[in-house]
Amino acid sequence: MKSEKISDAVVRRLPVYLRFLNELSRREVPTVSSQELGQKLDLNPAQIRKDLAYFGDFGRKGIGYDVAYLIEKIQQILNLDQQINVALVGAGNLGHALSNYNAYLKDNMKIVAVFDASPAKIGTQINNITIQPIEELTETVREKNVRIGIITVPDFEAQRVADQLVAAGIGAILNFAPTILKVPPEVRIHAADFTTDLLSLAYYLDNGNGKEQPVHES
Amino acid sequence: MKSEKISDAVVRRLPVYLRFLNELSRREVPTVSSQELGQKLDLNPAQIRKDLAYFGDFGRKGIGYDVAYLIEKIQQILNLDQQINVALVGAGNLGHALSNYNAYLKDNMKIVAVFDASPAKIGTQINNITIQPIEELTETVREKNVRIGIITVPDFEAQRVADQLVAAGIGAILNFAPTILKVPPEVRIHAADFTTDLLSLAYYLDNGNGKEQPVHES
DNA sequence: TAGATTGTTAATCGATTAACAATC
DNA sequence: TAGATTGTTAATCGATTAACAATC
Repeated sequence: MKSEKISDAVVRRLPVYLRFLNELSRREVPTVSSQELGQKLDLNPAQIRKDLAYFGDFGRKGIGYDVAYLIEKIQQILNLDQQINVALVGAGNLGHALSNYNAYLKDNMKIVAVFDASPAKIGTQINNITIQPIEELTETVREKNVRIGIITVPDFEAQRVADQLVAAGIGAILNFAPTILKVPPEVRIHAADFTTDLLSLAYYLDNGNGKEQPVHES
Repeated sequence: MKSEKISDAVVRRLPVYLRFLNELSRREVPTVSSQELGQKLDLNPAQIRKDLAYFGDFGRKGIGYDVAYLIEKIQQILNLDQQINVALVGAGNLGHALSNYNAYLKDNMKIVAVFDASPAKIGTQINNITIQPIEELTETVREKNVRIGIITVPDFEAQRVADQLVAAGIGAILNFAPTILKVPPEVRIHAADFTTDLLSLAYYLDNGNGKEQPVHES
């Protein structure tokens, strides 16, 4: 184990490794090489070896990585050896959709609370969780040991919700609202706004209109 | 206008600029400096100037950028001076949720077709669009000049759907399924899987369990 | 003119990839 | 032993930031 800084890019690849390793595990594949991983995940094998080596010597020369062992190690690195509790703020369509992914998150994470501002929704259920008013956010976050907040409220409410999550002691936020949130540096934030993704994809479209093509990265 | 390669990182910031510029436009702010932009968007002003300068000299020394003019220019760069048609494949909860964002996309993009495999859904409406069977994908994509596909089907169906979209001549794919899709290099693909985002956020959580903290990027 | 701010170059910083000794 | 594959160093590549002349 090095005590180097681990870059964001490395951390964001770990769940991708984990997902594929879980698939290998289901198929009872015992070991996997960086080359196989690279092929499946469209990554350079050297990069994968380097990523993993930041955290320890998990592989065996000549053999590769033991699938079960590597799963265990990556889960530890990501703090997933304990269940991480998540709160969802905003019980609209998108909130509903995300709450269905609880199964995908397996035992690693769980949405344990859902909040909404609309009186009509309070008290109704969403995947067996009763929707609570946002006024109860602080108390519930503390009571249920919620570590991550997901924001799916309209953009003009997002900053206020973020402030409340931060005040309640949350450690990280996944923000689906199309706006840049200001949070203190100790709170990790990730923008998950799909309209931004969609608009940027338009850049890469060929135009059959005679306009010169943008030059892309190879 | 340079004929340099424009990096992915630059392109992904353009919609963020655009979004904020639109807000300034609504508030009738006539000009904006790279410094103000940087402050609001948490970016380095030099980076913003450099990003924009890849595409032309849009600013005025001593003044800043004309909001209306810059909006027009960024829309041109992103091919958004024409309406881009989008198809949604997968009319589940997530598909439903995304279709509600049509308003956010303004006149730049529009979801014009929705497909699903489930016979029960075929023929029903989702935001005034009739859900069609996946068998009609190729024909409809061509007929309606669909340029971008959004995949919100279960992971095991995602690759098949991607293949069909590619065969139908789509230019870019936004993939919400938690799996790596293989597409030819001329098709642009973006992974929008939120479970990956969520798991990677767990890395940054403090553990009150005595374990040594990971060292973060500053 | 004085102040502000761009566009651009050079410096820095960081991430990816190639190469290979070590070794299973 | 021969073949495979890791962990790691060095080389490369790319992106960000600082600095400043040009100029509105």
